[in-house]
Amino acid sequence: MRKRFTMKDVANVAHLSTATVARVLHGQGFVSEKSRKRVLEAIEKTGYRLNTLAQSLRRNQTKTIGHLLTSISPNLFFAGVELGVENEAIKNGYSVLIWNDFEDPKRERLGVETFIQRQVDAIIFTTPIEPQNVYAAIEAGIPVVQVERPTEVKSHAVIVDNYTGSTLAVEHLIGLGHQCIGFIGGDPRAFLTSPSVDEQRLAGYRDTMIKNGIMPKEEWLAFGKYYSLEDGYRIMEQFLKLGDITAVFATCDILAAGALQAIYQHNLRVPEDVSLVGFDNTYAPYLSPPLTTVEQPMFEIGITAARIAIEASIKKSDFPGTLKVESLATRLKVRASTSALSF
Amino acid sequence: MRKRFTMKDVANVAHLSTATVARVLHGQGFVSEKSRKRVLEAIEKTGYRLNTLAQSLRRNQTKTIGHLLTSISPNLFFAGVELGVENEAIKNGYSVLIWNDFEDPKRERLGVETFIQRQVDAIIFTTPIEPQNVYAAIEAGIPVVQVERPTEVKSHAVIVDNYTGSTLAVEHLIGLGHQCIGFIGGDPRAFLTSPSVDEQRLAGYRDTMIKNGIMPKEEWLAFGKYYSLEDGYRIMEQFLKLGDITAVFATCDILAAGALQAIYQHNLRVPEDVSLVGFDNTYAPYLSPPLTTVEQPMFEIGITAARIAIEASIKKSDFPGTLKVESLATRLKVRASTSALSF
DNA sequence: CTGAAAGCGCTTACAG
DNA sequence: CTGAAAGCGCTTACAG
Repeated sequence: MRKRFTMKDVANVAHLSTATVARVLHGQGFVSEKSRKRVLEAIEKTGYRLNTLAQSLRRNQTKTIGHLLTSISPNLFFAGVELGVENEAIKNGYSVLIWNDFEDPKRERLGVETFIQRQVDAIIFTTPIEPQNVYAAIEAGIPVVQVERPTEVKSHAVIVDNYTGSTLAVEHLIGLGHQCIGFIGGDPRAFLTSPSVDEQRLAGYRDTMIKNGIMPKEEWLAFGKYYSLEDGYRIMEQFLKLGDITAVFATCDILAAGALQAIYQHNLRVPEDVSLVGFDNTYAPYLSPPLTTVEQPMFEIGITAARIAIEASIKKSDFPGTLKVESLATRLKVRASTSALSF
Repeated sequence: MRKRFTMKDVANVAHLSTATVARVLHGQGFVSEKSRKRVLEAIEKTGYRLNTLAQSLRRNQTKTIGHLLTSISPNLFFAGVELGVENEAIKNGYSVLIWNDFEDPKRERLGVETFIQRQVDAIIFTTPIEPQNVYAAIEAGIPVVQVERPTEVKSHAVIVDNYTGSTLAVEHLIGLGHQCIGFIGGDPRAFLTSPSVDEQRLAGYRDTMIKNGIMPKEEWLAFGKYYSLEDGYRIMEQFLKLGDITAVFATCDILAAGALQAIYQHNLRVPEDVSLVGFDNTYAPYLSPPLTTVEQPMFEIGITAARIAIEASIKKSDFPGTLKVESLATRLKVRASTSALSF
C-alpha cells in the first residue's frame, strides 16, 4: 500500500501553498485562473483525495449522522426508515453510522457512547429504549431526533398518526359490512411509553367501533408480547375458536402474517372466510393474498428525521430552544385480504 | 452546547501531562498508582470522553468498516448480512458506515469515494456491481471483501455454496416423489458474473434431476429479470398452465412468495396441489404456509466478511499477498410447503 | 490573489 | 515513572 497524497503534496506539485489548494478544492476565496489550473492538474496527477477525517477535526463537524435503531431485520419498518435517513443524508453530503440495538438498553448505551466519541453531528433514535440514553446524547450537546416512540425526554421527534391509521382500517372493514372485528396488538413497549403506539391504535379501533354503534367484546381484543409471528398465530387461533369474528385488524404486518398462517392452517381462506388488515406495509405485499394494510411512510419518516437532524446540527444554538415534532400521516393500502361480508 | 473537555483539560485538572492521561486511558506504559488515581478522578469529574476523530487521524486507523450493499430492504438477505457485519465489528471495537447502492453503479462509486475519503479501514461489498469500483478501493490501498457475487477483480471474498444448496432442495423434492419440478430463477446479474449465482443454482438443479433419471423439459425452466414478486407470479402462472408440474424450486424467497400468490389466486393449496421450495430463508418463515427453503447463513456471512476485513486492515502488508476466500454452507430448512406427491 | 502559521485533539518516540 | 514536543492532514484568520 502506497502512501496517500496529502494537500501538501498537491501544493508542492503545483508550487503553491496548501491554502490555495484548499481554496480551489472548496471553490471559495480568490484564486487566479492560472493557479486554479495548476492545482487541478496537480490533483489529477496525484490522484489526491481530501482526508475527511482531518477536515472534520478541524471544522468540528463530521457530517455524520448516527442512526441508532431497533433492528433492520426482520421488521422491515426499521430498514425502511434507515433507507430514508441514508438518502437524505447522502443528498446533503452526510454519511450514516448504523447501530442496531435489538431492544437491549446496554447495547443502546454503547451505541450512544460510540457515537459521542466519534463526534457524530446528530443522533437519530429509531425507537429509543432508555430515556437516560437519549438524555446522555443531549447532555453531550448532540442534536437528537426520536422517531415513532419518543421517550419522555424532550427532543426533536418524528411521529406517525397511529390513531387515524387505525381508524381508517376499522372504517374500511365496517364499510364492508363487518361488525365482529378482532384486534391484535403487540407493542413491546405498550403502556410503558405514554401513550404507547398500540394504545393509540387501540383507541382508534375502539372509537371507530363505538362511533358505528358496535360495542367491541372483551374477547375481540388481544395483545401479544411482541410483534411476532407466534403471537399473531396464537391470538388468531383464539379468535377462530370464538366463532363470531369475521374480520381482524392487526397492528403490525408481522402479527398479521402470523394470523394468516393460523387461518391457512385451519383450511380457511382470506378474505372469503375472514378479512384481515395489517399495519406498516412491510410484509403485506409479499403475503398470500397480498394484505390490505395501514401504510407507514417509512422512507419519508427517515427523510424527515434526517432533515431535522441535519438542520439541528447546523444551528446548534437553537437547540433545544425550538423543538420540532413532525407528525406524518398514514394511509390505507387496500389489497386482496379484505372483502364484503357475505351472509 | 458547552465545549467538550479534551485530554488537555483532564491533564490540567489532574496536574499531569496529556501523555500520562493517554497512558491511563489506554492502560499501557508505566503510571504510578497515585497518578492513575488522579487521572481517573479528573476524567470522572470532567466527564471526559476520548475524541475518536483525533485518535484516528493520529493513528491512521479509523476502526471503521464501510459496508456497501445492494439494499437492506426489501431483500432481507442484505439486512441479515449487515447485522452480522455490525456484530463482528462492534465486538472488535469497530463501527460500520452503511451505504445502500440500489444496484446503481454510480451510487456504488459515490459510496466507494466517500469511504476512501473517510479513511475507512476496510470495505465490504455485499454484492459489488462494477468491477472498477471494487478496483478503485483496492487501488486506494483499502482491504476489500466481496460477498456472494465477487467480480473478476481479485480480493478477499465470502461466498456461499449455491450448487449444493440447490442440490439439497431438488433432492428433497425428488425424495418426496416429485418428478416434474419447475425452476424459477431471477439473478439480476445472471450470466454477467462468472459463474453467476443462479447459474450455480441451475446447475445444481439440472445435475440432480439428471442424476435421478429425470430429463428436465425446457418449459420447466424460467428466469425472471429480477428477484421480484412479479416475476415469481408470472412464471408460476405459466407453470400452472403447463399442467404437469407438481413442485417448484425458486432461487429466492421473494420469487417463491410471488409464485405462492399465483397459486393462491388460482385457488390451489401448497403443498397439497403443488410443493414449493425457496432460497435464502428470508421471507420463507412469514408466508402461508411457512416455506421450505434453502437457508443462507446471512448472519455468519456478515461475521465472516467483517472478520476478514478487520484482519486484513490490521496487517495490510499481507495484502493482496494472500487472498482469503471463504465458502459457507447452505442447508435445507424443511417447513410446511413441501409434501409427498399424492397420486 | 497568495502564503505562513496556528491549531483542531490526539499519540508516541525520546529524553530525563 | 513523567513530560515536552512533533506531527497526523486539514482550515482559516491574518498579513501582505
